[in-house]
Amino acid sequence: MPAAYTSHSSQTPYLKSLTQHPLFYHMTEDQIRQVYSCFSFIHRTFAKDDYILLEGDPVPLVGIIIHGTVLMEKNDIYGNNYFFTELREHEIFAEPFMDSTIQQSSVNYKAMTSCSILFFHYRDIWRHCESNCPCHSVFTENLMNLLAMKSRSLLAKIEILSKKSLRDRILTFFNIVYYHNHIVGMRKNNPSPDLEPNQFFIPYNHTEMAEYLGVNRSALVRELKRMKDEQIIDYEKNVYTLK
Amino acid sequence: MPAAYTSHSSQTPYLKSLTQHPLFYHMTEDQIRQVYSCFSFIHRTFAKDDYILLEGDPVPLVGIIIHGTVLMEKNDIYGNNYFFTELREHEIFAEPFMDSTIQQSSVNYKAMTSCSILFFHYRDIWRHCESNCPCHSVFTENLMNLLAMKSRSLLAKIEILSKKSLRDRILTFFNIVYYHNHIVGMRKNNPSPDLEPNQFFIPYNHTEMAEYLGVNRSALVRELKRMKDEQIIDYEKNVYTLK
DNA sequence: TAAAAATTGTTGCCATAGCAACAAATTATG
DNA sequence: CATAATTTGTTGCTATGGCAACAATTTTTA
Repeated sequence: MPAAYTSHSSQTPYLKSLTQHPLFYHMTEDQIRQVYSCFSFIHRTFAKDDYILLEGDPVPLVGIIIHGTVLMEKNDIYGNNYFFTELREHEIFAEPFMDSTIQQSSVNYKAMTSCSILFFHYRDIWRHCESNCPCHSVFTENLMNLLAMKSRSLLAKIEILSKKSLRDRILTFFNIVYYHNHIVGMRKNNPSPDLEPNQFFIPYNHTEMAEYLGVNRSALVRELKRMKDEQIIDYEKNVYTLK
Repeated sequence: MPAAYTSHSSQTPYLKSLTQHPLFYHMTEDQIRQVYSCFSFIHRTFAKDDYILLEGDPVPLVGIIIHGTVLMEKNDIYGNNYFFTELREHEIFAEPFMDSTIQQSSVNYKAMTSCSILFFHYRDIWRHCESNCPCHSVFTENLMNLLAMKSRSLLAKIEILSKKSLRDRILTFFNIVYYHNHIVGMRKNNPSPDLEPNQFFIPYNHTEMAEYLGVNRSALVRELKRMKDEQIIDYEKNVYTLK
């Protein structure tokens, strides 16, 4: 880990915004401060296109995205760059390597936008803190929830990529986003604003969407248009309508 | 959860085989017995083709495969059955739903072979056991390692499915299996027997492999033959050779 | 050990979707 | 606001790989 990864354990930067982060649900600012001291959190910011972690790097740390978007990619043997997936605000990353028997990352993590990342040593999860703080277990529970969330998002991606036809991929993707927007949004008392019940918002442009779906961009546009012509869907900007 | 899911907390069936399971690494039989009492483990067996968990079922439990193979699948809106992935011995499953805010499974889990599964309530992870047993944290650490492992295997699948050409999928798959057989195998002091360094064993037949790679079986066979003709690979039964 | 079942090998057909190339439109930037 | 940069829309070409159908082989089972 580069020397630049200096610890900020005594400070609590971005404390306000952290209270909103799922890793710190059910915790007061005081408790977050306390957990900060148990875990020697490392807070770092990255500029767009910085590499956060490279393939082959040892990974003693888990990262949590406080702000920004991280790209997960891999270079194959021929030097081609393979896009894996994007990681967005609140997501955990580098968690596949959170295993004592695995020593290094098999992928690159790269800042797609400027990013603010919170790291901590996963070893600390198992270290009983001296203060035996009660919030430790709340924190660990939140962490597990983040892992479960991550597992679901990987699963969603697999579901999409398993579809053979482009149209099926698109529809599967739409259903997942639709579900996420409505069901999860409702549950959190946070319905998407200004949208009809059959509409949903997609935070990607066509180029990004093609990349996420693992298909050719122009083929995607062609198929979307076809589906619009067939009156299966409609869309304008980032708002899509299922009919 | 069906009434048939009765608890065996006082018994410890399959205790011997459990000591070999990654969930119980670094634990003596006595300690495993103790953890059994903290976690109210539920041990069940399933016949081939039994459904273990259905889409929409509430999921208060996490499953660990002690023996057998579990299929993860999903029915889409048109009633088609979509193969997701296989889960093999030692793997954890239903972990995407190990989240207090998510109440139900989005997939089916089905026994591909006869299976022996260990369930426990993930809520118990956070419950401090009365005996405050020291092995609780060892267990939780093992559990996290299992989750990390699962995350890696989902990632591997995504890497494969992200490849556009059939040949790339095959080669990516081979590289992953190769790495797993050799590097991981070596690390565990368990090199595959009777194999040259450039050989590896694939635990799938062509039909299963096609399913795993998400491609058409005959197209897979055709491409494998092509690669054999081009002397890129060779194979006989389940042993493949990279040249 | 014979019959049934499953898997493998093979091939022709052809739809899908990748790719390239470019114009139009939109968005960013000095 | 003008120019550059990015994203979108569009289209022709064509390789890839899905699908179906069937024979050959292997494995299972009775």
